[in-house]
Amino acid sequence: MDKTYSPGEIEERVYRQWEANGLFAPAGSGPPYCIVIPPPNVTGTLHMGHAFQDTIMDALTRFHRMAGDRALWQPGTDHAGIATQMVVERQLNGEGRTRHDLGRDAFTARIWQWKEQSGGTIARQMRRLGASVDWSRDRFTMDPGMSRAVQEAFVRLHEQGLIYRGKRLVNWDPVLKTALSDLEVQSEETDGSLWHIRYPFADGDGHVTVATTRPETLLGDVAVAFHPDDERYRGFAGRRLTLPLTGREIPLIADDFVDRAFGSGCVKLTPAHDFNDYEVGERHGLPLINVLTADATIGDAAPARYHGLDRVTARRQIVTELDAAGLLEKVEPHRHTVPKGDRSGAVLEPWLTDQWYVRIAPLAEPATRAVEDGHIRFVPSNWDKTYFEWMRNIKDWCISRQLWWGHRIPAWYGPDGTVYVARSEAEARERHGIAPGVPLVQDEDVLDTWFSSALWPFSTLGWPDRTPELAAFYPTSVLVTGFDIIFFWVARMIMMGLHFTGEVPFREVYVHGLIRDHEGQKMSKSKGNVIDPLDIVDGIGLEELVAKRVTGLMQPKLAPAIERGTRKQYPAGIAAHGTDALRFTFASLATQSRDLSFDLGRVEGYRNFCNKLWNAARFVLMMTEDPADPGPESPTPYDRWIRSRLAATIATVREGFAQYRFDQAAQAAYEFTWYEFCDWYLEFSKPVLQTPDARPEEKRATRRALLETLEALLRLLHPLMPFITEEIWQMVGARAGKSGASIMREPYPAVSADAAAPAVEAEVRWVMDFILGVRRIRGELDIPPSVPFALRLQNASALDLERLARNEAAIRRMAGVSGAMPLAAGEAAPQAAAAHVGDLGILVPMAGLIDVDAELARLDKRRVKLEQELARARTPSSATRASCRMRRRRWSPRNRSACLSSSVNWRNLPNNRSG
RNA sequence: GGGUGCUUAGCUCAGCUGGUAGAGCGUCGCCCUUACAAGGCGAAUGUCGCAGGUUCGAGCCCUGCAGCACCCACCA
Repeated sequence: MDKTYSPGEIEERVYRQWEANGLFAPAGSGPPYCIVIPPPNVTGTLHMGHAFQDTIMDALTRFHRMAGDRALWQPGTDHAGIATQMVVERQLNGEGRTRHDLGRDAFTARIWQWKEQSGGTIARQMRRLGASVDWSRDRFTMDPGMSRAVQEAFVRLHEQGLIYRGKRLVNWDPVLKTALSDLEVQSEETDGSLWHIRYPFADGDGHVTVATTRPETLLGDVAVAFHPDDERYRGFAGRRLTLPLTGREIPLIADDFVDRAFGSGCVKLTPAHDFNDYEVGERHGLPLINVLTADATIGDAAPARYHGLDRVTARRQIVTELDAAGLLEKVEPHRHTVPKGDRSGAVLEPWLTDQWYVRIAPLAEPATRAVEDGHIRFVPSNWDKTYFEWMRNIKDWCISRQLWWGHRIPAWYGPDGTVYVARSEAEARERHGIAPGVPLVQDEDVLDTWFSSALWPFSTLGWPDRTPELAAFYPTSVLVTGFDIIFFWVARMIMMGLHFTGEVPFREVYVHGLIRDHEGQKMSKSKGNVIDPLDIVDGIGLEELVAKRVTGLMQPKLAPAIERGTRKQYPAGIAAHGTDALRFTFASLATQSRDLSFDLGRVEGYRNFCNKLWNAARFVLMMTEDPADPGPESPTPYDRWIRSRLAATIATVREGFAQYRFDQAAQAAYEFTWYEFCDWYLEFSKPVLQTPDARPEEKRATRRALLETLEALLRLLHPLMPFITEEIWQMVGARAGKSGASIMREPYPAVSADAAAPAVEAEVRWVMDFILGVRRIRGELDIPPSVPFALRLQNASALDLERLARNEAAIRRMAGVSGAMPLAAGEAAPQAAAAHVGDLGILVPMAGLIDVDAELARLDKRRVKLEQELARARTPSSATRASCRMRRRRWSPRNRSACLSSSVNWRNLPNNRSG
């Protein structure tokens, strides 16, 4: 084995071997276990959140595969309608063209081409991360099979009356020129104004004043409303107003939705451009006057002089005109929320259009019940509250989008405008008896991306066909996802899954937190704090990192700040840490918290952990033989101890996996590996294996324990650190008596009933405390490890002496002790430093070991120095920042005594310490 | 307005059904002791947001307060 662990070479080679040997496909006859991947955008790249999520899914899959389950991790990618279309449109814009220059067919062809070109990136990244997905089952949401599922679902829902077409207000994105669902609307707090406008009575004197944030919609006003109980306006009911600037007459009506306390207590009603007004309008039978066009300019329904003006210009002009006419009472600053498109960032318009909707209530009801009844369990459980909250208030889902990239809606229109929904034009004709000569035109719109995503758990397994995979793996075992898409995706999968299969799509939903940067900030391109997970794995130079962060920025002016920040934070770029270290970091980050701060320092720590494991393996290989010496074996207490500790660790790690507490699993495995196996057991093994006088049967037993513990540890760690464990296992497995070809298919470690050995643990604990006590004295007295010394023992019980005798070799070697003699009865304790294990006093006599006078002088010197520091601390102006920090810690009133007195238990030293 | 979280060591976070506060990174000594300096040995560090309460005992349970974060929502 190489002296240093170098992940890069190992990882790529090992993955190739796994894949070549077909180890990712479900195998065996165990119970099925299945995770479907949340499909990333096919043309995108994986970010830290994906890498984190993939680590968890892979760990679960590997864990269950090793536990004997027939494990399938189903991979795939999403066509990501709007996002992908926008990317390609931007490319076209760069060439000075628009999608309309190409036309629909050429444009979608171009997106397909882009998909082919960039679609491999994610697969490459996933391979580098060690994802054990079954690549043979890879799916894309626009594959023929997936498209068929989408069509089938649409047609069936339509037949069942659960999909309908309707003309109503939708959230309209005037930049993308498409409808959006409620979920795609981002409310943003904005500083705006509240304009108070006078609406004169049509029949003579007087006016009412309305307050609005959107004066330009005045052109579409059809009424003004006040609260029926409002004394100020009660007498005005039924009177008519003259709508300013247009001369149109509109009624003054009463409706209790009006908030009397807001503004003047009067509201202008624009049913065609406001959701609220729309509802009031329906109640009162008011007309709809649509004054906006698709790109949010003023249209034909308004007076001609406003035609073609965009929203902002129109607003300015109207306010000016109102003011000139003396109708503008006042303008107040007003903070309010403005709806924006989550992709385009454009201010959305409620706009009247024909769209397709899913009638959601009948679907939501069983979906809510499935969680209430525990058929689906959220982990952590409190997410079900969020789910219920949303499900209770859910509204019909607008699924049509005026885009070109996506699943075309399977509906055809006859010449008279009649709609025929069918799986194909041929089916539409056949079912409705439409003659071949009659032209049918397919609906131009495509479906919301999330429509196909909602079918993902069963469409990937072959639905609507009854495939063996669907039978075996559906319902899937667990969905691993972030809380940000509970509504977008989780809830919709539950609704569709239950509706189309009669079963839940997954039994558990593990909701993980979101990866943020080391300061807890959301990672985003514009903040310049994104890290490509593979840059942590393989490393990246500073210049390349800077270039990566500043190119393709939406706001190029941020580049200098991002560059500065990057250079400051990573002056030497990012070192290569390897996949296993990154994965282990993700696992240890997987707490129940919803924000997970990612700190590169932690990856470093876990890379060191990999190195530690690597070197422990080297040691084990150096200390053991292949084939093993076949003689009789007699286990030492340490052999039995490490087996007992391993058993306890296995239990904790398994528990961690079962509870989705990967942080606990990782920590338990880490602590066992480093603090028990390496720090103690390997050291205990040395006196047994490296001294000629140890018994051969003990050597054999220790070699076996060394190999078996390491081998089991590798299996224990494998789901979290697949590469290094496989690499080492290939060298250790056979020697430990394993014949399998890969650790991937070895059984996950189980707790053997006879491993726990409390009595042995107690004795080894005693030995460890003894050694620790001596080491502490050594450290306090600054006695170098190379200088051995003899101990005297105080209050030694018979058990202490037995234990000492049994463990003498270990104590001699690990504490650097040359001997330990109990004090005789009545013998006075010598001048010594002492430590305690229970009642036993461990004395390190000073005589001959240290020059007492010299030691006192040394301590005195230290005291003087500390006192000087203390004095200086009282005049902080002269202090540097660093020493200030040091002093604060050292010399806070709490710590002062601790700093002055040693933690060593001083005995029999002259009282007069200052000498 | 409604909802959900969070506040523990310098930093990032664990702490399960209440029982003497933990990890990683960082800090301070001493060591290149043949598995590992990406290391070893040792050390320091917390009025567990604030105020009450329940309890023999509270970081954990209850009440109130403060600060922070996120989600949802049609007050023009």
